[in-house]
Amino acid sequence: MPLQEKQLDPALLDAVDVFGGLDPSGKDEALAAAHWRKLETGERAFEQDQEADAFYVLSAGRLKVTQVTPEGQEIIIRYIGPKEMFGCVAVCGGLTYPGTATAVTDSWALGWTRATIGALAQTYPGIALNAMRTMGGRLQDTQSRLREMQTERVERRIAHGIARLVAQAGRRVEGGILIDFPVSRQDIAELTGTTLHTVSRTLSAWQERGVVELGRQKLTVRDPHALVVIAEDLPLKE
Amino acid sequence: MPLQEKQLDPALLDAVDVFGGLDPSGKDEALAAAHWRKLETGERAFEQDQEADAFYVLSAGRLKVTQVTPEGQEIIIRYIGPKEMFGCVAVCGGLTYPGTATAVTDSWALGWTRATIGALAQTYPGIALNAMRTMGGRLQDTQSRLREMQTERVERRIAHGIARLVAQAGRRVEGGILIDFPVSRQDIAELTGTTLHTVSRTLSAWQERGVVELGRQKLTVRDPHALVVIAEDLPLKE
DNA sequence: TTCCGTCTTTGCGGGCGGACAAAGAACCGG
DNA sequence: CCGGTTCTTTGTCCGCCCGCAAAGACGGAA
Repeated sequence: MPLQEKQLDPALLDAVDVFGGLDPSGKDEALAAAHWRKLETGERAFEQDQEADAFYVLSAGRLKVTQVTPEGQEIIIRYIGPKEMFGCVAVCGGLTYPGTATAVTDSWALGWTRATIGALAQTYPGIALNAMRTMGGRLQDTQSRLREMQTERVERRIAHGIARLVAQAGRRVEGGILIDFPVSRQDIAELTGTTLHTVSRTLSAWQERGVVELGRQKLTVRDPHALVVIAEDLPLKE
Repeated sequence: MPLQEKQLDPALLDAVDVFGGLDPSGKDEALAAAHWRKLETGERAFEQDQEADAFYVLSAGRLKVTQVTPEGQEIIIRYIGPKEMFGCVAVCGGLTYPGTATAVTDSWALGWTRATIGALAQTYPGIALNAMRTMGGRLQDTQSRLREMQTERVERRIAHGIARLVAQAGRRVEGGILIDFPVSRQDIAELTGTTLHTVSRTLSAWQERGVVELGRQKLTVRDPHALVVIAEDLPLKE
């Protein structure tokens, strides 16, 4: 729906800052061309193999981008937080979305159709430049995960995966850092390439050692240093 | 070295076509700004963590891009063939190369410094657009491999990896398709996330069944259909 | 040819982690 | 408060694949 029709917290519009060096009039132009989308928890912004007709910037909330294999197994490609782009494929030549974007908390996003964002990018080259930077960062990120998958054992992969969640969505609480959205054992399994059973066992062992504190769809890291030790080093003895 | 100083097969300069919609004068300008690099087999165009000061398009030959883990284990990120870009990170904001590019056959590449390619991209927006397309394709490609690593068994991963090599560098020969550059069992292992022992065993079994024919650093696919069946379907019987 | 280094094959044992199963715990709706 | 659903824990078993080891094959150099 057009932006004008909604009463919005102006702060949500700051998400457009993600485009980088836009002057105030450029921002206004970009916002005028945008549409607004609210996504209830569980709702999907778009689905895998659907025509890539829009590009988004998340204003608030949290999404997960997933892919399903032909056999029906699901994996999590990445989580998207506020001021992050998603549906980038719509601006870089892809015809269909390679994955599905699902809200894991109630979320709000700014959207542009493929044609609109294309026209904007013509006028403001900074947009394309910025999108390219983002894509470059994600490519490197994905390559790192690929390297982890190829070379590391399950426990280290889980540690890396959780460290990444902490960096992206960690919130300081008393006595630790809480992952700031609901995340199940199954989610962590799909993020690290294992099964929820193995994740559960591994995390239980960590809880035993005081590294984490567990809850239903909740995870608090009590000892971030220990997590790093598991992820990076794996010293077999003390 | 400047292009003028070398006697070159003009066909090699066609690699600049990879930039997409450049008019003839644009091509000339791009070529005038380029420098030329020959890479002997085993020579490196750049190394991991080195400052990303140049961007390249391969004219002829073949490179592999690898990463090493802190523990010293090596993995192959991708192979680069003629008319493919590499060192893209130099045009999209990265400070250092995320991997090492090594020639696996004698190769020739056109190179541009970061500043030069930046200036060119200013003048010819098609260059940035095209680079973005390439990055998008690679991101999806890497995500596919990640999905394979998370969900598939070793045999299927090897089949997928070899199918990818066939698509990228397969050459029709009598009775099959040959991978057109030297590739060892160790290489395939680093590409598919397993060990050279397991690769050797798997390929031997396939050879037994007539799917492939093996040689020293050489691989011919005799029955591409069977390879696809292994990669996609995995019917337990027959 | 012979030597030598690199690449490849093959055997064997053990362990990580996946598959299956079932019970327990937390949340939600009525 | 209660039943149903979803999420989580925990146990047991077993198979895939890695690690180790050693021999075999191939190609290049002298």
